[in-house]
Amino acid sequence: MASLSTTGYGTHRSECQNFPWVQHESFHNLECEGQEVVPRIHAKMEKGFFLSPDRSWTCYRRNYFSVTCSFELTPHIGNGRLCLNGQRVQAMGMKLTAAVDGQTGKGVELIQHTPKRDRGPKNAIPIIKISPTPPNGRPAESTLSPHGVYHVPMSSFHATGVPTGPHLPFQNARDDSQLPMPGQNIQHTFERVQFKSATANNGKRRASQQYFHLMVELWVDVREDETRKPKWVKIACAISDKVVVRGRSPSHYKAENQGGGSSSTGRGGSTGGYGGSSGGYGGMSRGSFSGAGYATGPGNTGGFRASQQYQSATSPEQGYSSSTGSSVAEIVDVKHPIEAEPSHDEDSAMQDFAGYQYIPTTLYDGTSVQGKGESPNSTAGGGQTVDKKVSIWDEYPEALPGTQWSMGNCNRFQGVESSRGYYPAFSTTGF
DNA sequence: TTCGACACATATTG
DNA sequence: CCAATATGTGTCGA
Repeated sequence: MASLSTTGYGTHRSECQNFPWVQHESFHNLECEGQEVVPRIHAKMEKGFFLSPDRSWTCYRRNYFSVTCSFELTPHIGNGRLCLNGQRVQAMGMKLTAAVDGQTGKGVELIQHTPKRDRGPKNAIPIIKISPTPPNGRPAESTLSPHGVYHVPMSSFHATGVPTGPHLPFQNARDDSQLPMPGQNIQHTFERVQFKSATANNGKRRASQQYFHLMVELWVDVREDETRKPKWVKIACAISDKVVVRGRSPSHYKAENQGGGSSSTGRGGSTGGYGGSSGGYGGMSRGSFSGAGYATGPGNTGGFRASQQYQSATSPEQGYSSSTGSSVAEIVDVKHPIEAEPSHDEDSAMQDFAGYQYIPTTLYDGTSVQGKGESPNSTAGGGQTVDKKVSIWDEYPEALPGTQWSMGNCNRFQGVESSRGYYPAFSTTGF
């Protein structure tokens, strides 16, 4: 009876981190001493997104989401000079952007808030200088293999100690009023990001649902040596799966799906958690065995009340504690993505049934199903969208044909996608 | 109907 | 335990 539907603000990282980044496109290849160098982008959704009942990645326009990104060059460049069409690469950086799905490919504005939120300025996302991930570095992600196996990288190099990498003259220059980030960053987390607007027709109408796509772009600065101003050129970008950006209160949506109107707290109410879905990878971790609620760990057994505590008694977990400041690329995060988290997230229960039907009563039962609610044709929305791949469930989306749409910036070849994450593989998708 | 801004509530952190 | 900060979300008004 909706007794304690807990607040569980969804957004557990475990969920978002499975956010699929299908598609990696390169516009230009770099070269070093005549040798071709292919960049590979890594991106990881840190928080903010969740999988809606119909298996569409969703987020609320009003909530923050974070994306960590990094990139590596293949082959790795020791200390050589990189060139882009003959122009010397002075620095490299990344930026997060978004575009509307569809043939139009209109750009969508993303904004970043300061922890002050309204009181502070809302800025567009700038290009943040980031250095390529060294061979033994730790990319933003690539820790989780498609099978849930967890690679333990030898994270033993000095984060700040400039690792071997290409020689980028202006990589440390603060031209763009960039954050005073000292030293080089191997990755950066764009935090407190929000979509400036929501997708049209958020499932509230029969009209087709509009989708957005997040894009992590890799840019290189090819300015003239004397120039003070950087001249950025986008050379590649990683595109995410389509996403729905809801613009209204979570509770508004929740009510429809679970009817669990649990006004736990007097006002804010934060109705049930929308953190459904345990996340891809076959949820081999928590859901598997009991799902219901007792996961290993916290004494919270059975108690869903756990709101959103991350407990994580399992491992050092995500070491990054962003918090203040824009937490400029915390290169030191030693996270153990392993899902061992005791997170008995409310997910196991609700998410599943959510994917299928809602069991007004004991939602705890549905858990056993945990794992996948295939039925590919999930009619994710209006269907007008050009693609209909929805099987991101059991498998890993890495090999998905990828969505199809042509966006203004990145377009064309989209299939290019073979190995996307896991650094040991340098297969650059032929580009 | 959607979006911005304000206000209030809860979570987290120190 | 409390205060300050950070973030989620209800709501109203444009």
